[in-house]
Amino acid sequence: MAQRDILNQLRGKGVRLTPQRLLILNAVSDGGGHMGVDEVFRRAKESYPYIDIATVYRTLHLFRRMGVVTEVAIGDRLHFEITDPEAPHHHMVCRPCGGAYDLAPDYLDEFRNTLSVEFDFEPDLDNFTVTGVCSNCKKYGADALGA
Amino acid sequence: MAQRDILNQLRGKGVRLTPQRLLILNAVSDGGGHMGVDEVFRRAKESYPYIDIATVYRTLHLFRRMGVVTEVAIGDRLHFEITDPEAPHHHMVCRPCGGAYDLAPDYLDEFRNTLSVEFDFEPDLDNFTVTGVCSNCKKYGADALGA
DNA sequence: TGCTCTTCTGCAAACGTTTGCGGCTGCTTA
DNA sequence: TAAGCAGCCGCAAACGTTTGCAGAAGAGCA
Repeated sequence: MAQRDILNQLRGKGVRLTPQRLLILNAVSDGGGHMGVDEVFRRAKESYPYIDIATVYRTLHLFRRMGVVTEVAIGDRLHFEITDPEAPHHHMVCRPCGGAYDLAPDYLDEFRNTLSVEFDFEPDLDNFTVTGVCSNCKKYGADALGA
Repeated sequence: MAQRDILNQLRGKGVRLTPQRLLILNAVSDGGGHMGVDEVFRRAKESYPYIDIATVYRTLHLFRRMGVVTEVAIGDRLHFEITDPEAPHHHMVCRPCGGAYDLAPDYLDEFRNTLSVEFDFEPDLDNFTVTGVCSNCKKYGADALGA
């Protein structure tokens, strides 16, 4: 999603566009991959040193509710990335090395369907993360780090 | 798993059986379903008021590593239940009402197999929780509570 | 039983995250 | 452009959870 579209979308929902919010949006956007909260905070602080960590959390949660960013739990810390409506995806997170890999949504279609039909349970699979052990860590035994 | 078997299993692994640990094991065991940490703490305190919350956390994590209890995230709080090796299961947690439902393991067999074959990724599906909206909350619109 | 070693415990401080509060500011209307 | 209001921000305190430390206590052996 282009920056401009995001801003229009937010404005349309009555969300105020403060300097802090723009800073945080840029930080997540420029970061590229999955950004830790502290990394977002650090980047935003470079432009505006008075920004508070509480504002970062509040803003990231706001953006998540608005669908602008997606939350990914890596280890037990929260990470965020810009939501890409063109290419929605889930995440596989490697417990030993902390790596995060994208997973196409169709791998979960059948699972979603089963839960819906059999239990009338509507899973939150828009933002789904499965932890495990990746190929590399399996090969080189980095699992020793795991919990 | 019978209490006696659990204790023997722990002893066999060189884990010390202190009064605090027995208290915590009983608390989780007697609680029935998925127990919140604060509930475990409250129960243990009834028998031994000097017990510390840090001991409860440390012990529950020890038990989890030993496979004695299973961790279930409900909302963003940790809950624990005695692991039943006779009837392993996953969990569906309803976001609006916080209800936790058991899910038989075979619903995930295919998913596990796909990740393993296609990505050489070994998912942690021993302790798997999917959040969503349960049948009741869908019907009565309790979703208004959700995040 | 008593000694020794290892591990566990309670305490307190720290972590990452959330929340209440009072002052400030972006947005709307005129 | 100026005024008013809704809602945002920084601050500080609180939350649930984790960690470092020094003393206490379980387990094995004499």
